Amino acid sequence: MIKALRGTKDILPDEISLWQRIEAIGRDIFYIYGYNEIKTPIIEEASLFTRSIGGATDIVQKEMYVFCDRGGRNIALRPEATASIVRSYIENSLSQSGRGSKLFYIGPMFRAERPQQGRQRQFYQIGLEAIGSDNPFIDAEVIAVSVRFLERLGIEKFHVKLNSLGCQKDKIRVIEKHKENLRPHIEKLCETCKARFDKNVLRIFDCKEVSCRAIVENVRLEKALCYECTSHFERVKAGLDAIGIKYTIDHKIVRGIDYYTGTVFEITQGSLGAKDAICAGGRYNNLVKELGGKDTPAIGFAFGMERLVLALGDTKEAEGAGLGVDVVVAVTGEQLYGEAFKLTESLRKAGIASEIDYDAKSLKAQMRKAEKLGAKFVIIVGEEELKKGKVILRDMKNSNQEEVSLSEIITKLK
RNA sequence: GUGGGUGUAGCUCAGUGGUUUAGAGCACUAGACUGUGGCUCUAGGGGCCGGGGGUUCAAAUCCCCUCAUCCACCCCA
Repeated sequence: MIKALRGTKDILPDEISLWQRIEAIGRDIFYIYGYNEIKTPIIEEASLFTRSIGGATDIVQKEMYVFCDRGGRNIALRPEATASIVRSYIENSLSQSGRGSKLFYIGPMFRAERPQQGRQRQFYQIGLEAIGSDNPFIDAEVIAVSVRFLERLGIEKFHVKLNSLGCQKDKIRVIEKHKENLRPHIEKLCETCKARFDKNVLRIFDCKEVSCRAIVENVRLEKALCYECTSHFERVKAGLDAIGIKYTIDHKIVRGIDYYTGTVFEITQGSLGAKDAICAGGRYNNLVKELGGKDTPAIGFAFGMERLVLALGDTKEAEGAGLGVDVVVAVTGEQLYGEAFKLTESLRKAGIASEIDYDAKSLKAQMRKAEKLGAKFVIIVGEEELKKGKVILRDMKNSNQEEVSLSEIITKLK
């Protein structure tokens, strides 16, 4: 038997309404904040991601799906959306379109990680990008959208963590400084931290090993960022304070993607175990330029859909799976299906969601089916009533039923 | 990629070497109710016991491999 590939899964009809609700609320709130939807291809030239995310990162080195297509091109399944959107922004000159610089997306991403709950190989992200401004209020706005989104979804107990990595110069200087400070202690670090020393020093500060933590305590930097970055960050915080968004400063928030600069943030949600980040984002002021565009600042975030679904299933019971039908048409005999079929079609043409079970044997079975489908009404097509040009209309809520003539049935239902 | 747990009916699980046809609850189908749902009772269908190999007279049960999944790492949304 052929099964779904490792780390991929079907989203079945029972669950899909929850997904649709999340997407609908997302679209709604993003439009309110002035963002427009964009869909970019799932496949891109692989170098787009090695250049943006960073060739040394795990995402590119270990997790990206790369293959050669028939034309010998080096293709990657997108591991995230930001690079694609920036590529599209440059390629389509969206900076010139007037409204093209605030964009959101919903779609599948691919990373060949080891799967666990809330982490698939094909997973879905919903996120947005605000390209073109370095104003701290945009940072605050972007964070506000993500918070309002969660509020509208009814997800509670989430937590916004905020940090600033500083501009490119700061970033490089901070990293060099840390390396310098840590180099004498490198032998005492744990194995993963030794690897982190070259790959991502900042993460050493997040290590859970006691020995590493002890070393790290003494080498923390004060006033690591330049004046501009410090004051930008202060104004982001002031912006958030002004609109009542709660957050905590967390210097351990270090993104694993190279393009981030300045403001970075993460939203965690308690009930998700170790994978508790449902949203992450930040500034990437150098990316547009690095990908061949004009020097353009930008900021964005992405939510993990699966994690939203998990968080939502936790707070609320996944309310009313499926939509249910308005009407089930039932017959009392095989020979009446012709009439019933016609009636069902006219109901559907009138916009009334209707179902008819062509294979059911007994009326009882058809009633049970109607119950299961959550039908509000059942129309029983019976021989005797039909002779009078009538059918039985049964209200499933209060069990009342009456004879209604065929010509009136639609207006009666509306 | 590393370490550990788990895989038995659609779902949740019991069964840890030996009654002939592997069980329960829920779900499903039907009957009681011959033209009427929900409740109750009764019956029925549905299992390559994740897959492959091995040990044994005998394997769901023991061993090896493999696949999937979950947890913790790594990393990340």
